[in-house]
Amino acid sequence: MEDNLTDRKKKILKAIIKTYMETGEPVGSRTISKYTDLNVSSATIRNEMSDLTDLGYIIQPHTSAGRIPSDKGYRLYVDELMQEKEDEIEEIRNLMIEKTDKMEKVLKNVAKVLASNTNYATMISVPQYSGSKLKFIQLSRVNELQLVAVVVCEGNVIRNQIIDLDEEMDDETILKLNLLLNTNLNGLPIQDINLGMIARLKEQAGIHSGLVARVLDAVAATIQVDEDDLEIYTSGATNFFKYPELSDKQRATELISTFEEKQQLADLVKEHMSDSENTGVQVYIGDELPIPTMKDCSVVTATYELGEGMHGTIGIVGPKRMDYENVVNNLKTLKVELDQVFRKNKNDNDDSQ
Amino acid sequence: MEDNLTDRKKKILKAIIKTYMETGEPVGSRTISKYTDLNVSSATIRNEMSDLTDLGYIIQPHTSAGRIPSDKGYRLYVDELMQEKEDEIEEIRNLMIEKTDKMEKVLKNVAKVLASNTNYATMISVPQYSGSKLKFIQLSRVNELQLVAVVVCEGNVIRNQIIDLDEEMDDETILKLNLLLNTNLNGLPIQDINLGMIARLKEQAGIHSGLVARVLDAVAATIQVDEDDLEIYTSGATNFFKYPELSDKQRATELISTFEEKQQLADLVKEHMSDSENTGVQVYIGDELPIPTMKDCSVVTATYELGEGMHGTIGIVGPKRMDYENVVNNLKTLKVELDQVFRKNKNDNDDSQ
DNA sequence: TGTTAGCACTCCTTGAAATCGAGTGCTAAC
DNA sequence: GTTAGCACTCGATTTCAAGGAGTGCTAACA
Repeated sequence: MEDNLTDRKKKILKAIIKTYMETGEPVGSRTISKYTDLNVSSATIRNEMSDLTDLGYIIQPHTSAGRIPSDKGYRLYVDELMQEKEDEIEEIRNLMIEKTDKMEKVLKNVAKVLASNTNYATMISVPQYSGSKLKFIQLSRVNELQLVAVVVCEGNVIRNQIIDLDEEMDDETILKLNLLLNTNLNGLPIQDINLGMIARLKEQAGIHSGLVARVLDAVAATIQVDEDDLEIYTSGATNFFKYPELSDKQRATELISTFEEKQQLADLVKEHMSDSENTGVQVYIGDELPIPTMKDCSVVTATYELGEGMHGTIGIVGPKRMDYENVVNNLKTLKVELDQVFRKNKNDNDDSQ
Repeated sequence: MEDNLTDRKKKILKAIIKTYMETGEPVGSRTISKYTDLNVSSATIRNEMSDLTDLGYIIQPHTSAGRIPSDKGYRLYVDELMQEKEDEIEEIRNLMIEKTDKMEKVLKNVAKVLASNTNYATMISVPQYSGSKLKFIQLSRVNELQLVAVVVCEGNVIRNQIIDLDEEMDDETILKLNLLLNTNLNGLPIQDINLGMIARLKEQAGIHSGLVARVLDAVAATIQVDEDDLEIYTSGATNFFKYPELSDKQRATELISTFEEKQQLADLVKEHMSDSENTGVQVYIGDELPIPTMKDCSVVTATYELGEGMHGTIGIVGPKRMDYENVVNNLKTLKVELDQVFRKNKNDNDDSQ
C-alpha cells in the first residue's frame, strides 16, 4: 500500500471517519471545512476528497452525496490515524471486584457490561486449556453398577462422567485401576492421552475382563471431552438495530442469527487464536472477515491469558464505523482486568463444563 | 364467559382466525364468504361479524378494515374450536434417534429443530431435579492443599468443586469425613440438606480444627449449587421477523433482547412449573403473560418429565396468530419423544451444570 | 501553483395531493 | 333471515413538485 498521503489528506480522512462514526451519514465537504482547524474552504476540501476517492480511501454512495470511508480508509485509520486514548472503564473494574464465584457468570457479565458500554454486540469465549496437564484422576463406586470418573486438570477444570457397568466391579480392581491411571497419566498434557496410550494401559491392566477395557475407554472419553467445540457467550445482539446501515430486516436477521447460532463465531475465534501469535488486540474490517454475513461489520478481538496455557477471546462486533479508539481501549483494559481477576481467583471454585 | 354462539358464528370465527393466521392481515367478509362452505353471501357474514365484534371475539383495527381475532377469540379457538391434528414430526424423531451423548446438545438441538419446524422462537429449560436425592458423595485429595468434592444425585447429575486448604489434611481425616458425609447424607433430598444439618455434622465431626468446618461448608455449597436459576436454551429468535406485526424495530428489539437475556424466560418457566400441576400443554395469550414485552405474543408451553422428579419446560413464542394446532401437536409429540430418549439414555453420561 | 468563489447539475428526501381499493354499514327487496 | 346494491370510510400506494445537500467544473485570484 502506498502511504504517501499528505498530512492534510490524512487530517481530512480522519475528520471524515470521525464524523461518519457519529452520524452514520455521508459527510460533505462543507462539514469538514468547518469541523477541522485547517481553515480551508469547502472547495479545497472537495479537491482533496476527490483525490482521496481516487486513491480508494473514501467512497461516494451516489453522485450528489457526501463521502463515506472505505475498508481501506478504515484500515489506515486503525493502523495509523487512531490515537491511544486513556479512558477509565470503571464499571468493568467494579463488576470484577465484586466477588463472582463462577467463571461462567463472570464471562456472561463481561459480555453484558461490554455490550452496554460500547453499544455493540459482544462475544466472549470460554477459555481453552490448550496444553493443560492432567492433575488428578479417580474412579469411585457410586453403587453396584455405577462408577463415577473424576478428572482434574491444571487450572482446576473438572470433568466427570458416570460409567455404567454390566456387572459388578470389586473394590480391589477399582483401587488398582486408580493406581494405574494416576501413575501413568498424571502430569501428561491431555491431548497426549490418545488411544494408543489407552491400549497400552489396557495391556498393563492385564485385561482380566472386557469390563476393565470398557471402563478405561470411558475414562479416556471423559478426558477427551469435546476439545474442539468451544463455548461462547454473547450479549447485545440487538445493538445492531442502533445502526441504520445494519438494521434493515435482511441484515439484522442474518447478524442476529449468527450471534444466536454461535457456531460461526466459534470458528472466527478459533481462526483468530491460531492466526495470531501476538495476543494483542486485532481488528478485522469488512471483507477481511471469514463470515460473509458480516461483510458490513468490523470485529475487534482480544485474547486474554489466564496463565497455565489457558486463554480465551473477547470480541466486539459492530458497524464499520465503530468507535475503534474506544473499543480498542476498552478491550486492552479489560484484558488486564480479566487477567488479574482470574489470577486472583485461580484457585477458587471452577465448574466443569 | 357466555358461550351461546351459534354454530355458524363459531364457524365464521374459526374461519377468520385460520385465515388471519396465514395472512396476518385483517380479513373481510367477502373472503370468509368464499372460504367457508356455508354458502352465504358476504352481507350475511357482515351481519354475523358485526355480532362477533359486539361480543368481543374479533376486533376492527379501523373503520374500513376487516376484522382480526381478539385475545378472547383466540382463547375460544384454543379451548374449543381447534381440532387435534395428527401430523408426523419425523425430523425430531430422527434427531433423537441419532445418538446424542450430551443432554446439553440434545436440548439445543430440540430447540433448533422445533424453531425451524414451526417458524417461531423456541426455548427449552434444562431439567430441574426437584426432590432429587443425594446418591453419593466423596472428598478426594488432589494435592497437598486441594481437595475435590464430588456429589452425585439421582438422575446422575454430578456436581463438584475444588476446595482449597490452608494447611494439609491427612488421609485419615478425609476418610473419616467421607464416612461421615455418606452415612448422614445419602438418600436425603438435596433441598433438605441445610445449614442446620451441616452444623450437626460439624459437631459430630468433633471439629478438631477450623479446617474441617471449612471443608464441610464447602461441601454444603457444592450440594446447594444455585438451585434457583435455571438454564434455558433458545433458538429461532429471529423468527419474529417473519411476522410483520412483531417485526418493527421497537418490538423486535425488545423481543429478541428478552430471548437473549433469558432471565424473564426463566421466570416464566418457573411460574409455569409451579402454576400448573397438570403437566400438559398450556397456552398463554397476550396479556395473560407476565412479560409485558410479550403482550403481542402467544406462548405455548409443555412440561416434559424425565422420571425421578426431573422435569423441564419447552416453550414456543410467536405472534398471537400462531398456528396453535400445529404447535400444540408438535409439543405433544415432542413431550413423548423426549421422555423416551431420556429414559433410554437415563444411565448414560450426564454433565453437571 | 494552490486556493477560492460561484454556479449548474445531480439525486435523494420530504411532504402534499391524488388515486386506489378493500371493506363496512345500511337500506330495500326477496 | 338472506341478499344485492350503494354510498362512505380510511389506510395504502402512487405521483409530483419543491427543497436541499453536495458535487464537479470553471474562472479568478494571490
